[in-house]
Amino acid sequence: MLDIRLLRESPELVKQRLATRDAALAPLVDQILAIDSARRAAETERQQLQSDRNRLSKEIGIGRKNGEDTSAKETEVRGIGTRIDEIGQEADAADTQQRDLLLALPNLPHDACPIGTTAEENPEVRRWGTAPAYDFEPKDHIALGQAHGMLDFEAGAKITGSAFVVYRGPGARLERALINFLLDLHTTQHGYTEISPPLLVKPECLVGTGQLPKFGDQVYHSPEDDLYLIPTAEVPVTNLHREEILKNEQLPIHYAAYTPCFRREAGSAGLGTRGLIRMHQFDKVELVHITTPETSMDALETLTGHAEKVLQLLGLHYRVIELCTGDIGFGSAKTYDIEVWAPGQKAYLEVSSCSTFGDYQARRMNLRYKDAEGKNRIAHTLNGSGTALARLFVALVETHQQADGTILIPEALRRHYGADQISTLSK
RNA sequence: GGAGAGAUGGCUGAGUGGUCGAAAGCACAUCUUUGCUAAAGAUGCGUAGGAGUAAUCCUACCGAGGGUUCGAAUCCCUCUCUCUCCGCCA
Repeated sequence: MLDIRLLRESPELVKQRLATRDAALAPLVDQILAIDSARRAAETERQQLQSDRNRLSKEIGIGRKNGEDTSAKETEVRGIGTRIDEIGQEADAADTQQRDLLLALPNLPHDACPIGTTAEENPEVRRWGTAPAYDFEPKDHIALGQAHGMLDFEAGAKITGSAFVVYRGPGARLERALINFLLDLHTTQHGYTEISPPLLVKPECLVGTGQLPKFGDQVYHSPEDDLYLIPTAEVPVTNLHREEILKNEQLPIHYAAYTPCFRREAGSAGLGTRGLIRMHQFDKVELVHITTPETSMDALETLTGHAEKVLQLLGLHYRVIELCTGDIGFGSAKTYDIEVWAPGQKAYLEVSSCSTFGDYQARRMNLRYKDAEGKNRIAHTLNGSGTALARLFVALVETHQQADGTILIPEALRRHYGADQISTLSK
């Protein structure tokens, strides 16, 4: 959520920055400002009436004690009460309307975010390694999954539906090994505190991180309980400190959480994609930072580096791209995507999206900290996948497949997997 | 799921219809004094919103939301959470 004061003080700046996302957003700023001004007028009147009521009520109390007749004043206050109700409804309605509009407004892209309108304009920042060459035709993960009895898409469709998968045997073991590898890496090498959160959250949490109210159709919902299945661990983990005032010395906070993620992918064009690329449920290890405003931009670089380390240790070629203003997510101020090379797909797959949200999420969830002067300030939040599992699985088995059909387990993962390769014997 | 108890400022805790945003203590900050591993005293110390150039003033908030009343931390209703006991269960 943007600061209403920023809109009041610098409406042109806000409009310009929003227009770098989408030209249609700028008019919303004037709409919000009109409501804000009406809201304040109503609020001022309400407060004046409340002040009158408080004063007269006190006089009635004192008058009664002294045995005076207070009925005239009581009638007057009754009239004031009616007007307070009327003007109060007006003020509350304007307040709700203003909040709804502000919640539907995306974050301002950071100055450091490259200007552009579509994904084609996302600049590549760097590459690590090179795409491996094979002296045989590399199989894709679907074929490899079938050969080793690792992935059962039919079973997933049978018990739940399309875009659900059953991992079995070495596949299930590899998935579990990757989860442990990722958590161990981030907690022991990068200093993160491990979190295992609930997978169902209240609507307020999704409002806090920005999925609600705009993207409710992308999240699984249990109406009887008004609870939502999390689309990412970002939601419960960032909301851990919702409506709190953290102490200065508590920052920065670094959390790493493994959770399954659930996404309806309503209207998604890619849902027809074969294999593990786009699923309704997938595993992910998420990294969350809560920082001061002064350190959040540096933290984004650090966070991205932590996610990259995963791919380096697993010997997977990747590239880092920087999302342009027209392509960054709703709440993001600046985002790096990490895309890993998948030889069987002959394509780069997004396995991590690392973003700083500035104070956008923190203001939505009223997450503050006390600075060195003892002043309450809105914190900054960041998160990035460290990394998504299903696509990492794809890149891993496709990259490390051998001519004889076996799959080499990278050195760094062997301790967790318990073997140095997946062969047909490992079924 | 059933029964009971509770929810007040950073913490403890008083307050059952009228200057209560809220006593007192602790903690914290600044200052003063005596002095030495501390003690005493003074002052200050919640959040949000609104008006004003500003000093400052006003409003709201005692778990949340409604209601009664001229007036609610206080009375009534609903909900949430915590604790205890019972049931059920991994």
